Amino acid sequence: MRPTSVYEQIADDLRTKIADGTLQPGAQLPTESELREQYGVSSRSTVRQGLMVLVNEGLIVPKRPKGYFVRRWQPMVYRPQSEFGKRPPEVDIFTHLINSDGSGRSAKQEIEVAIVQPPSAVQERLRTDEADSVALRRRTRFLDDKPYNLNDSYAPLDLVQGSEWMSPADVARGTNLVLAELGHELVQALDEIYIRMPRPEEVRRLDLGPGTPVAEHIVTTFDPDGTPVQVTVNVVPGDRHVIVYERRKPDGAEPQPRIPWGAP
Amino acid sequence: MRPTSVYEQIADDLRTKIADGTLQPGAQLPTESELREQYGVSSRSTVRQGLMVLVNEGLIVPKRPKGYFVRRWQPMVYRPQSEFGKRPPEVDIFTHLINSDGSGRSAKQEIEVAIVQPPSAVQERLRTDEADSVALRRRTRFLDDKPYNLNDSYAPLDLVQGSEWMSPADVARGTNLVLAELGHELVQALDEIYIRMPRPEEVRRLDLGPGTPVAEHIVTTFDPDGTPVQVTVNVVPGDRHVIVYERRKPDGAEPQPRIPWGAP
DNA sequence: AAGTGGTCTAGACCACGCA
DNA sequence: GCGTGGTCTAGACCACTTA
Repeated sequence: MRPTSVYEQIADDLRTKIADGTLQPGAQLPTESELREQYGVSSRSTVRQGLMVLVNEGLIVPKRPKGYFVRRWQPMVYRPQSEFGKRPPEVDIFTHLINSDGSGRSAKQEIEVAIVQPPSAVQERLRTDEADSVALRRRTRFLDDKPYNLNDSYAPLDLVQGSEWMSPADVARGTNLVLAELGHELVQALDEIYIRMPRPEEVRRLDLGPGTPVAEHIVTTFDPDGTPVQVTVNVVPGDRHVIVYERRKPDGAEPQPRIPWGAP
Repeated sequence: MRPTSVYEQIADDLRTKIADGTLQPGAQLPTESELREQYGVSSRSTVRQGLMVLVNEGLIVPKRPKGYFVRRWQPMVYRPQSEFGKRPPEVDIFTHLINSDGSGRSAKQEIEVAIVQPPSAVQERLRTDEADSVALRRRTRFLDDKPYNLNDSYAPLDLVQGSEWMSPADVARGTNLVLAELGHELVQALDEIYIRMPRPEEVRRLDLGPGTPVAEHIVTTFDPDGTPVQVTVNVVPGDRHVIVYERRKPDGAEPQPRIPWGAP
């Protein structure tokens, strides 16, 4: 018998109801006043404290002035490997990936290009000097006009300057092909995935709800010489993505499965 | 000039100091009373509300009765691909991976074995019937006696019953090899990575601090016939892991890079 | 206009862990 | 014991959105 606090009780009860389906995604929770009565709590703060637990777990979201609602969760597939896959060269890779899944969704991206001092994480991976500026191609991707992910690519300035890589417009055949034409085919990649809570700027740019963690997916790509050519930092919201990889044993069969199931 | 609330100001100021290094990892923050004075706030709750923002972002952690401290973050490399890599058959794969990195850390795991009704996510991936029970091999992995990750493997009951797969002890040559000996070599895998906040049970089992998101890494492995043989659900805390994949273009060179850098 | 949640006040008592 | 944060009370006024 360990006496757990009142606000934890409230949080636990509601969490259970969400987990077992008593409260379905999209359903409205009792209001703060109703919960105060139900649990015989005399102060609003205590009830609020319980609700905040669930808000920070990403399970519910307050919609003023209606009340609290169970959050919906609809992750889309995010495939780092598609970069190296076969694709028609006519369209941008992001647009292609979306349009080819038959869902009829609208995909677009905002592109900015700049010359910047890279963050130290990028500088280390690109193996540039501390003082060196690098080229930045920053993309914010939208699906049905909702932000989908952030995609910042960095490349050595002398390598891409003047090329189409630095054009602030969709590059139909893909920027990787541009790099190949410049003599640096991308043949190898190292993916790192960090799991963390978003920074305020990411919350703003991605319009993230509270309690939504993100994956920071850093791709370092190499040319045949083993020289890092490009570092891409992707920020992908947890509530809208499943990251998917297919693997096979060396000399194994071709991969075949598409994902025929939903979220866990 | 948009007037932002007081608690947000407090959170923003402290967050900035953490980001720019004014407050280093491990450093102590001002106490609630001190912050109340600094910001001319007359109520404790307001200060606490600001601090809670950072707690839920995983940036700080309260240590009663000392105060709040900036959190440390030391992710270790987590490599899903090592499963298919070469390794000496004498030791368990987890132990091997740890011991082979020259860090001299202690690795151990607690193993439980059971026969259970699988969660629906597992049932769908294993393509078993709703009524079917399956075998569960549940491992909790520790590094230097601190929980590292959770690893629940499921397999069809008729396939593994009576085999070493269901032994609640380390299997030196690896359970994948056991499955191969049973006629189901694992040659192909599908990795799915979901990013979310942990469930209370995971917080308990992994001893997670507040504001620590997790990755749920689900591996479905297939035999040469394309039959799913095993589904493994890994829960890996974001504050202790970087997930790493190496990729190369089909017919490209062998991967070579080890990670020579720290977290972003 | 009404009702919701968002912010803040001004206290109270308690639990914990260190000195 | 002392100071820290953890919990809870009993209010107040405000901001927002929809009916």
